[in-house]
Amino acid sequence: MADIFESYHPDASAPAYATVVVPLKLPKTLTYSVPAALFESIQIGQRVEVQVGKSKVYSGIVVDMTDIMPSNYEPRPILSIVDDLPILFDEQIRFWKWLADYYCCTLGEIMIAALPAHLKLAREIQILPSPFFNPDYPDLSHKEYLIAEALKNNGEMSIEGIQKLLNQKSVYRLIKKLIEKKYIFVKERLKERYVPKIKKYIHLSEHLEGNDTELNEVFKKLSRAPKQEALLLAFFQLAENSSGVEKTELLVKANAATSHLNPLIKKGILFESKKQINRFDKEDDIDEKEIKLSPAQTTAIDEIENHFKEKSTVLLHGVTGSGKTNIYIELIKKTIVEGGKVLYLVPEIALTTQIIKRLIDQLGTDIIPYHSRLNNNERVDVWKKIIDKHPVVLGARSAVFLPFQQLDLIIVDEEHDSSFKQYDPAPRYNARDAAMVLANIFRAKVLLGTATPSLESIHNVNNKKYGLVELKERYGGLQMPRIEIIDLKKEVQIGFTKQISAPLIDAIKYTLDNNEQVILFQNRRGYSPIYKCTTCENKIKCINCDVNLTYHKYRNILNCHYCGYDSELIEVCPACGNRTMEIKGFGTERIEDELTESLPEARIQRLDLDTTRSKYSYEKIIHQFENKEIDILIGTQMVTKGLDFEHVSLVGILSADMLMAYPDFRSAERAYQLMMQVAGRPGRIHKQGHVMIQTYQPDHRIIHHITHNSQDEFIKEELTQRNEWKYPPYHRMIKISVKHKKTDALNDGAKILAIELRKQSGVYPENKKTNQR
DNA sequence: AGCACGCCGACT
DNA sequence: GTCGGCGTGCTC
Repeated sequence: MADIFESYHPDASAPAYATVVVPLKLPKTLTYSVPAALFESIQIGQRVEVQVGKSKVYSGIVVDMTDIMPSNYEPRPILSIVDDLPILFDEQIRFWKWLADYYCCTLGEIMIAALPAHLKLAREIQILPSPFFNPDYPDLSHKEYLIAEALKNNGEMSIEGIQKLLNQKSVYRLIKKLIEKKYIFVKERLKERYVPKIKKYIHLSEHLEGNDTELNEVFKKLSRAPKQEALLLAFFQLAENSSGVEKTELLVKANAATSHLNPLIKKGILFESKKQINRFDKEDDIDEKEIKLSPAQTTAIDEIENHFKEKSTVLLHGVTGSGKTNIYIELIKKTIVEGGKVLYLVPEIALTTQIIKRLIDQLGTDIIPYHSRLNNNERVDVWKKIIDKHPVVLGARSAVFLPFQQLDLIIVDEEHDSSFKQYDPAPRYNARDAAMVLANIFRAKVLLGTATPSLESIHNVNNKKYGLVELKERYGGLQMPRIEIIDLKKEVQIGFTKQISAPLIDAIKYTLDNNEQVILFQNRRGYSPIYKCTTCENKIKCINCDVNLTYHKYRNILNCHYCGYDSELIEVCPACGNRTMEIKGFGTERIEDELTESLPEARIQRLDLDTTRSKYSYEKIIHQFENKEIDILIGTQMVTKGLDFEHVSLVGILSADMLMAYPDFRSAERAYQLMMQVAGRPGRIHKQGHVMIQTYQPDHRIIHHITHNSQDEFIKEELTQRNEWKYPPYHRMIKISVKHKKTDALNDGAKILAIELRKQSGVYPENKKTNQR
């Protein structure tokens, strides 16, 4: 990095300019001049403090340097350099540029997504006394006087300081008044929000070190303070070397409080030191677990390594329960033994503490986790760990942004999973695809693992871009589950009116009688997804989204699952005025109700977004289910993600039709993947599991392929259709959203855009796709 | 994201 | 006649 920089400065007196990215959605980067004082130290990848616009100061990132002065404006100077060392490297900047280009967004938007919030410094207002300010002014209120006095003493103050001074939260009005009176003015300053974790250590005073006679004196004096004496004794028991004893550990050991420790410090017997630590420094012991690889797994590893000799990407297609994780662990071990670095990507939901702990034990090395549940300080600590070249990261999609300097292997588990794709805020990236680009930048190898490969990956295997390794048998000789289809048309003929058919209820009862567990899958949360008027068929929709509102019985509200909007229950139809509103359709909440009615003794729990809102609730439910404190788990997609439950022998898919009828070109692929993933849950330990699928379309081709275990044929069929319809992976799609407040202007604009696009792109006009939002 | 510039309704 | 509403455009 230093060398590259030198080349920009053959002569230290030459003007230097830096291209800086700021966390704003700007169409282009901004160029600032580098003050002579910063010439020596400024580096690409560093954070710098810059002014943007009239009064805003941001921390931006230097992404480029040049000697060429901009011709049409006078650049502003960089105010300061925030960190001594870069927080990201050339590879990340190349990666950012690729993402911005490919996903049609700005570098600023990438920066917003990539950096932990605490590396994007907050702006803090500083209050300064104005030159005209005289605290003796007679027209000051009491509070104003307090502020004036404090300013006289401190020179400047933060808002927080003033809040503390007055012991009240609302100080803005006061400040505004003082500004109006021209007694004070405000200045912006960047504030570091990252709080490093500090550990306190207790040491023995130097003059007592090895001085037994004086120590005896000390103990004698302490005989009347038994708590303090016990504390000092505990200290000597814990202190094996001179590096000190951790304060909390000492207090726990001596069963004492800080109030007992402080006198010892005051007397000069002990002293305290502080050390900044990383929240992810290894503390727990690793209970290393040996993994026994099956012959099939050993062969698969050989095959993967062989492919890697000529191909950079390998697709590992292994049936559920074939033990893909063992293969990943073996490959990670091999990589880090040689000093390699590994990025292991998994869908967000799979990152529970239990899974991370299990992986650490199996790998025998510490793994750093990176996911959305970390708080901002923890994220910065991970960032620092990676800058310090920690060998293994286990992360959700945003982990691709970490500041790697070297990468040798990237593993993408559940490669097909749609949660690798970010939809809403830009950048709308797919972490699996982005990982490929990242691997290319680092010349790393990529292993994509899945039981149900995405059509994109299969396509890349077919055209020889990826190597393919298959695992067709389950680990430990497990049998594939028995799949049974329940024809709901027939059930209706014999009087079925509910959501759970008689055969399924019987199977559940049988399973519970055998002291085994059940998972029911219904891909919709809430009580019922439609709330409509029976007189005029009017459905209640979200005021923002044009999406049907879902009725939530527990909260007794209507909720939009798209934007989160809540509405009170409407009893009179807003369209026709009749009191004939009615719920229609089934979500997990309603299934739970129905099941409680049929099986009152069963312990039932829901696992969906609504029951897992709080921080550890997901892990809690999973834990209870593992401990057999729950008999039946009703869940949405959440139950499909790589959870292994020993005692689950029955899985019910309540409505295959709901999955298959989704209006999206990928719906068949998704439905197939989802059902296969759910079907892979049971029968993990002793015997063959049982999967029951309820559907009104037992002859549907997806159902056919699932029951006949004909994944290859299904993929072939899907690919043929995709090709015919000019869909991915054969063609690429871009979604263009047109927005306007006025419907007419929106329609007109969209029409003009469509005509222009057809003209210029030559995309055939009969394939009309409109997206309005 | 902010903030300034700029053009149309309810007030002194 | 002005204060202020938020629509539009710019930020080195």
